[in-house]
Amino acid sequence: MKTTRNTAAKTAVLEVFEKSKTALSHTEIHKQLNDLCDRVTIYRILDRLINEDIIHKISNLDGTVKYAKCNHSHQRVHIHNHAHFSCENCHEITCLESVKPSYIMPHNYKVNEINFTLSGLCPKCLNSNI
Amino acid sequence: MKTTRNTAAKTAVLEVFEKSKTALSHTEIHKQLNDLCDRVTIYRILDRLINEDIIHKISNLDGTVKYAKCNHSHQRVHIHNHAHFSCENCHEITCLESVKPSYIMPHNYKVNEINFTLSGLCPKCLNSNI
DNA sequence: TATCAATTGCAACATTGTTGCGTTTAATTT
DNA sequence: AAATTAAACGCAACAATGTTGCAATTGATA
Repeated sequence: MKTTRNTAAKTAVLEVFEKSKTALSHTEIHKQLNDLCDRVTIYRILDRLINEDIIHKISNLDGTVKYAKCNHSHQRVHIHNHAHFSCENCHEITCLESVKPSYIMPHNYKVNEINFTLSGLCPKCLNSNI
Repeated sequence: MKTTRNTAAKTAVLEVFEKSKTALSHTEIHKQLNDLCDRVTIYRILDRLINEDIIHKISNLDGTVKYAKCNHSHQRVHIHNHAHFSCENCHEITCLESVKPSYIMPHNYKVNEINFTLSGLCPKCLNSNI
């Protein structure tokens, strides 16, 4: 079995996630780390963190990809079936842990995973009367 | 006002969509057209078709982007808030026009658009006992 | 402290999408 | 039917994002 190590770069990436309330793109993480490590290293760290179920990947409507810390607090088994909100004004992505869509599927489909992304205006931008 | 023209390339792209029951990527379209036109031209045709509300763009969980013909049959006003199904085995994307999720949002969010993608096994692959 | 596989940096490459610009062409007018 | 003209095109170049191979480095363990 492969063991995983705590390196300076991995710790730094995790700290960036801790400090951020919203999901982050690879580029945003790279900028915040300020050349502490190579671009490629960040991709590999993100891959590892996903495998370790510490972060999850979010693909947005506009094709951009972001990553966010997982919230394990309320579940024994970790499921990523929560919703994400993408603000059209400030482009921040937030996890809506409490929003779970209900839906009825046609027969003969086996659903393993769902992705539910809503876009519009977040509370911050809505209050600014944009 | 900008007028739009019916060119050979645009007609060919539309025929590819007509023939396909599933959503298509730029690359898949390019291959089917067999060098009838340039790669860039296809991007520009897709942009136009989206503006004309003839096709819509689908961003998948894995970060890939596909396009599919819009189904206007049941609606006066065209809304893209239907679900998409992404098969983990054959990687086909199909529109689930009848699936509309219901959900409850926290206050102070203004939702303009939703994207609901389910992944798992499609009927074809489910029956093949994968 | 020595060991060794996990991790890293670097270079190179692949894919996807965009932009500028000169040329071609569809649709309209003459 | 020919002239007009803006839309559409091809080509080249570029940008962003992500991947791979390999030699060098380093964290965890003995």
